[in-house]
Amino acid sequence: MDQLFQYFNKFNPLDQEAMQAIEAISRIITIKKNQDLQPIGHTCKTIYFIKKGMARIYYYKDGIDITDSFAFENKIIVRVESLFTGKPSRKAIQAMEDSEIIAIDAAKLFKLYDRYPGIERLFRKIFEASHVETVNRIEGIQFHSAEERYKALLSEAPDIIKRVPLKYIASYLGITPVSLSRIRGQR
Amino acid sequence: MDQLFQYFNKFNPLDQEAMQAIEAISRIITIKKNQDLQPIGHTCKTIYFIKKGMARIYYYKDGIDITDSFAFENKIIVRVESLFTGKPSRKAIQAMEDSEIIAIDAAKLFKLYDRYPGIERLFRKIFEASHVETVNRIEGIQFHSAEERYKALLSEAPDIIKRVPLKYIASYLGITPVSLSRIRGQR
DNA sequence: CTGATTATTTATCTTATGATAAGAGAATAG
DNA sequence: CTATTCTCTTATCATAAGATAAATAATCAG
Repeated sequence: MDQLFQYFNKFNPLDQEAMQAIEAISRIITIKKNQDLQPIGHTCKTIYFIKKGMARIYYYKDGIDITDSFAFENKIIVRVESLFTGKPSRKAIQAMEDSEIIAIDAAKLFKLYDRYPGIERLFRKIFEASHVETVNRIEGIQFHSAEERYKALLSEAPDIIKRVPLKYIASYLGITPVSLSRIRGQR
Repeated sequence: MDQLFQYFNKFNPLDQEAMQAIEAISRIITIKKNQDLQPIGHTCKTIYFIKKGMARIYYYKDGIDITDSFAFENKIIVRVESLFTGKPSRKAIQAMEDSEIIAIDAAKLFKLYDRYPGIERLFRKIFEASHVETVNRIEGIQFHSAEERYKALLSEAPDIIKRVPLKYIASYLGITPVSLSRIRGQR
């Protein structure tokens, strides 16, 4: 749990009582590579923190597996469009390596917001940061070529190609695996 | 101000005192068509609510004017990536019609969060909703053709073509004005 | 109202990426 | 270890969108 609270400290430090309250609604999950943490069609009721390993959010478009996003160690992974709307998500969360994940019960967390304003503030800030990332990503997708996006990804997360099959990177970049291979090849 | 509080009610109703506190840090701006509400390079310190008229967020990429987003009546418009990071924004906000806009001082607003948890909660929910929109937009950009995106925009905001020059819609859709014209022409 | 500016369309040519297919290379189960 | 399956690359052809230029159409300032 320490690892989680260290992550929290970067956004909004909590007092002992608040930390205990969060600990009480969390549990540690171990999950094998390629298993779904949350299936498609499920309403998001959990906030996940990756202690060890990695995961991705994916969905199917016209029968094709599309990676929406990746999350590595010490990151939160959540299907925002379901968590904040209460609607079922068309996306799933899948472990991409054997992983240890802290699962925080979202309904219980939201209830804590009334008693612990520091917790509400913490998660507000966490999601604000992720909101900013999302806004910036739009610019990247819309106005950079696939090649530029691939190179940008490499410099942001150089180890990603060692840990993630290229086909998942391709759909994350919005291109086919064939195109990604072509981009990688020309050199 | 009524119009603003009605908008707030859809997210988290405020008590009288909280409403007055917000009113005290807000002012109404009237602005002419094509004027900048906020220039490029400025750090976002204001949250705008469009009472009447409309606005867009834009920036320059390689010297070309790119529209990031539009906002119509009864919507908030904000450069999230600057407001939440405190960094200067490469984007500007421009009125696209003669407009009346409520400007809420962000620094003062954030100070109100401590005394009025309802206000913190209100804005948390407002930005959560905008976060969800942003996440969904990524999917639209990445996995739909320009033609599909144009048609989707038309059905979401049918009057947009009457109010917004096509060149702005084109860059919002991530294509050139020439391409948009071609898409519109084929029919 | 009129000329000047700005926005939109149309045409031509180029290019990046998609679709498909086939083969090479890795990973995995038994 | 071997066979099967999965992943990646390479090649070919098709297509959507970019770049550029030029012609209309619409808007705006005086």
